[in-house]
Order: sequence, then C-alpha cells, then structure tokens
Amino acid sequence: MTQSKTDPRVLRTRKLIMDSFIELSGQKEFKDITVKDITTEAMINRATFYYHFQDVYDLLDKVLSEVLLVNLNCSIFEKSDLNEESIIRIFTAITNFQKSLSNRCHRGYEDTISRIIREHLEIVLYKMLLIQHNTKEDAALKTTAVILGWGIYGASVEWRKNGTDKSPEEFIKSSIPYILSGITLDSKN
Amino acid sequence: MTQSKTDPRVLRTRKLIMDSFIELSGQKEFKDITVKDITTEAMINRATFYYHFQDVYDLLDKVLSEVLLVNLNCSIFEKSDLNEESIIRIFTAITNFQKSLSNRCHRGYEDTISRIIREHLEIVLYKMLLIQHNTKEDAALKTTAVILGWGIYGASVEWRKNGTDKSPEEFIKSSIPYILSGITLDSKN
DNA sequence: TTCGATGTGTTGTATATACGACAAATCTAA
DNA sequence: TTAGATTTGTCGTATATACAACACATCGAA
Repeated sequence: MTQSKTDPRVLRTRKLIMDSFIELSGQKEFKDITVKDITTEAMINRATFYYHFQDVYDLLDKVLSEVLLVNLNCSIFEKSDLNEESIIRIFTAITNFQKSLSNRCHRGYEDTISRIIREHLEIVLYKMLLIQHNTKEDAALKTTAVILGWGIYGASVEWRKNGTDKSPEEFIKSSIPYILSGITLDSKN
Repeated sequence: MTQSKTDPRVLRTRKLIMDSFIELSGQKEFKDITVKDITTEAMINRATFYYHFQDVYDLLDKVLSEVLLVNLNCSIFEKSDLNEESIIRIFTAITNFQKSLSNRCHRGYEDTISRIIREHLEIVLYKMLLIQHNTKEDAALKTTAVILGWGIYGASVEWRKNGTDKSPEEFIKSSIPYILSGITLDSKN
C-alpha cells in the first residue's frame, strides 16, 4: 500500500526539515522564514531541501497535514462509525490542532490551514460513512462527507471566535442530534 | 588550526550518534547498549557508525571528552592563569561533570571516565602553567601538571565520597593555599 | 558439549546529500 | 526610478551514507 521501502536518509532528512520548520515557526512569522533558515537549522544543504519539497508552501502543506493526521488518527481509527462519541472526538481533535497552531503564528495562512483540515476531514468522514452504510463507493455519501466536513470545520471556526467559554465538547454536543438524525428532528426528542 | 572544513553530513551524523548514545545511556546500562541500538535511535545505518567510530568504547571516549570539554572551556579559556578562582572553577566543572554522569549509569566505566578527565585536566593545567611561567615548553611543568591533575581529580572523587555536605567550592578552597604556595606554607598565612 | 540466536566489524556497490555556480525573482534603500 | 543585496530554484559533480552479504565472536539453552 505505502511504498514498500523508503531510503532512511530520506525519512531522516524530511524529519529534520519538518522539525526545524516547526521550531522556527515558534520563533518568527511564516513569511520571515527562508529556505536557508530551515536548512541551516536542519543541518542540511539548501539544494537538498528542493529535492524533497517544491517550496516552503509545499512544506507548510505537508507539515500541517502530518500534524493534523496525528491528531485525527490516534483518536478515531478503531471506532469507525459516526456516532455522538466519534463526532465529539473529531471536533476536539480539530480544535486542539487549531489551538496548537495559534501559538505558532502562521498568520496569513488561514486559507491553507482551512483547506488542509477540510481535505483530511472529508477523507475520514467518507470512510466512516462508507463503513456505516456498508458499501464501497457512493457519490451521495461523498458529497455528504464534503458537507459534513465544511460544517464541522465551520463549527470549529465559530468556536474559536465566540465559543471558547464552553469546552469544544459542550459546544458541539447539542448540535449532534441534528447531524445524526437530520434537521427535521423533533426538538423534544 | 582545526581542519578547515568538515563535510556537514559528517558533523550531523556524529551529532546524531552522540546524542543517541547520551539518550540511551539514560535508559540502560552501558554494557547493554549495542551498536544497533545506537544506530536505530540515530536513524543511521550500522555500517555508518563504523565509518566514524572504532567501536562503542571509542564513542564513549569521545562523548565523555566532548561533554567534559564543554564544561571546562566555557569556564576557563579567557582567565588563563592559575589562581584561587580558576582552580575553584576547574574543580566545580569536574564535579558538575561527574554529577551529570552519575545520573547516566555508566557503571563499570569509572576507569575510562577517570582517565579522560585526567587527560584533559593535564592539558588545561599545563597550558595555564606555561602561560604563568611565560615559557613555551618545560618538562618540570608538564610533570607538575600531571601531579596537579591527579590531585585535583582525586579531590573530586573524595568530594563525591565524603564531602557532599559541603559545596565543591568550600571543599577545595581550604586546600588552595597549599597548592598555590606549596606544602611548606605556614598555616597562619 | 552443540546449536541457534544475537552482536561485531568489514567490504563492494547504489544512491541521497553537499557544494558551488548560476540566472532569475524579490526586496530595500537612495 | 535605479542599483545592490537577498532569496529562490536548478544543475553537474564529488562524496558520505545505505544496504546486503559475509566471517567471526559471544552467549544462553538444550
């Protein structure tokens, strides 16, 4: 499935680059981080950077993906159908991820971050929907995953803006019935 | 003086190996640390280890030397004649070094550690004696450095065994007059 | 004792990384 | 605006590292 074997030098170098980038992100703005800064910190040659990444945006993309995936996978992969608990876990993972980012001053790249979060969210949600409906492929479910992805992501944005007096769990919990059973749900339920 | 340029890959790999060794030393006994353990932790190939070090003993030797040199150089290199202050600094550096080692469980290698400490001590002391006596080379001073080296090292061993109720500074301070002015010194001085 | 397993140290070959140079883009100050 | 300085992205060549295989040593259990 994954490529059978990757040269350890590649893994090591990528890790050095990514770690250095994360380290530097804590020290200065994204826009002030040069490739030279990164490679110096990582103790690798500048040309080697371009062997692994197209440019700093590509690196940002991959770092964010990786950090987010760690947050998502750990909490979900075994329990794989969509219920109240798993939705709460996903939502918590996302808010955690965004909190960890806000310390790191990636100002001006909210759009990149947002896109990455939604992309991964859709993949995970689609998988869970497929399992739940016991099927292999389904365009309607795919679209549903997209809608859910945007919706959940939007909720996390809203939580950061207006809801931080509640925990993420409380914040999302009251809406879950509408997600699970649909908007025509009787509110007395 | 030092080799004009070393390949960064060499520096990086040596650092990875040394850091991994220090990390592992905190986890298990020296005798239980294999080359494979080190190279796995360092994310390098086992053969590469032998490109840089003869064996684990050679590594131990170099790691200890480096850690000790950091302790010694920072505290001394500018003040370069032997007086009360510099002796106290040297003694403190050595006891610090040994304290940091005792956390790291290198049981069974006290002899190696002792030898390395004394070797470096003799070099530093000899340099300082040469400066003090304003000469380039002198066999008597060299032997004196050896004697002083063994003596100061011995004092640090004694301090660890029986003197830890005092600070290293207090411990060595009262003997310094005898070192500086000789054992025939009148004790009323 | 013998045997299987594990660790050591070495070697030849494939490949990732270092290096220096380069043109082009971007920024900064005058 | 112009000119000088950084930064970016790319290339060819040299070299450090990866890998697999090897003989040998060491060790614990049968």
